[in-house]
Amino acid sequence: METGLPKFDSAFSIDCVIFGFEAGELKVLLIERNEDPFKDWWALPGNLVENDESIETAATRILYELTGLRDMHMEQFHTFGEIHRHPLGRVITVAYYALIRIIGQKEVKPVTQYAKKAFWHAINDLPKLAFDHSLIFDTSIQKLRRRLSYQPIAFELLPEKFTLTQLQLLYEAILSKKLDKRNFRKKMLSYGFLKELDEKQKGVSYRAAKLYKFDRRKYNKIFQNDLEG
Amino acid sequence: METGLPKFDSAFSIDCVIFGFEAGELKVLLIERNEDPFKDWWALPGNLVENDESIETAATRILYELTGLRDMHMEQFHTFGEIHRHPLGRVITVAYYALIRIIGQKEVKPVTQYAKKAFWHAINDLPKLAFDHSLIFDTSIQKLRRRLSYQPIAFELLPEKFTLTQLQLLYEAILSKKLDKRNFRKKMLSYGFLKELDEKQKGVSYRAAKLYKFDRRKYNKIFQNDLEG
DNA sequence: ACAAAAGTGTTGCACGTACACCCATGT
DNA sequence: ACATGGGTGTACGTGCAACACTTTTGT
Repeated sequence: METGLPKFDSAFSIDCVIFGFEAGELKVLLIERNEDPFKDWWALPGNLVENDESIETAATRILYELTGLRDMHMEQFHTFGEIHRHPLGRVITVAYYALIRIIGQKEVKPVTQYAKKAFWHAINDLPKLAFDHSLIFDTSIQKLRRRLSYQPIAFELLPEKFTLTQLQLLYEAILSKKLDKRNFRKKMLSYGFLKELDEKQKGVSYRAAKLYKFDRRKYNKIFQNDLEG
Repeated sequence: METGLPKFDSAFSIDCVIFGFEAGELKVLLIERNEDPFKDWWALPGNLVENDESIETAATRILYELTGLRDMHMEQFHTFGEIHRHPLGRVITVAYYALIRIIGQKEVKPVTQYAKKAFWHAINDLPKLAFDHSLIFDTSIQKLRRRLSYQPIAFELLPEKFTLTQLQLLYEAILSKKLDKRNFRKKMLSYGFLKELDEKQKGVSYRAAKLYKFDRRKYNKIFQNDLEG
């Protein structure tokens, strides 16, 4: 392809912050790198963008290569372009976050060589990550918190059927603060997009809780004006 | 510079949505292009990123080249990476917005060749712009509106001393809806970061309004917890 | 005197917040 | 029976929305 444009001597990548929720904890998917630089370090999954794919497509592809999942809610949140953020040369990276259901997906295996393995790590005691990935992660969690306050993104992290307590624990994990049980329930139910099921939790040694599911149709009906920003 | 990284066959640019406020209208700075593609079309000011500058630096430089202004509030808001967004080849662009005081700056002259001229255009009847710049602009205005609701960015667009009516007109222009005068004043004053001056408007043929200024010190004191997201 | 915009309060409603006890179930 | 989390209501304060008239000033 002859472009007529000046060549830009750099590479261009996508990094993904993939959130999951398990055992009452918010987790993020990390890989162990198999290549220099930062060989053996932990890092966010990411990869270079190909010439024949848009950045959205690249983000989707990279997520797929690492998790086998498609059609996730992915959201671009920031582009990092410091000159020396990559020790080998200029690499500008667009960061995305995604929310996925860990349930039934606990074994996450990279299909690419650049990672030895992929694994979930609780967000509360993350080690230092390769490159500027700690900064990228910190930025992502701030965006996630802000978005949680005006978009029903939490449901992407839960199993399809969930209890209100599970939902509350998830909110608490994301916001890292305790919420009041009665107020939380009142508010969630008042939105009108939770569908109460004729079903209860199973296998617990105490009173079983009702299960709910998120009703996207109702949500869209209620908030049809509330466009993306 | 030998990077050891695969070469990415593309260019990388910054586009700026520069907002100003004049005569009760919100305006955006456009250029008339002097080069193909889209020669003679109107476009957002933008330019390629150099290899030895970060994207923040590039954004600041490009704004300077077009307006002579420095130290503006610039905010990255989205990266556009569709394959065919540039007809001559792959160009990924990071979009920023900036807010500036038009007052005393009405003559904006590009110092680069790629634009014939730069000029302010009211946002309400924008023509079709080059590339995907109409999309970039639409995205920027949505981000601007959202940000206005939790950050005091409006003051960047006004002269240092302003009346409450001017402030209200600006909010109305950004949100494109009418606001109630009494409620607006009550709310603004209740924040406590507006400093009332011992000075009044001059040169008007009606009752002169009090002048105020934005007190950033007070703002920081009041909202020290409200960190950037 | 008139035109034009400045300036000013109250009320009702919706929403967030604080707060404690009984209930159902499994062991 | 007991341990464990499930489930529920009220009262208060804050903030937002609706609403119209008098005051000041320049011409």
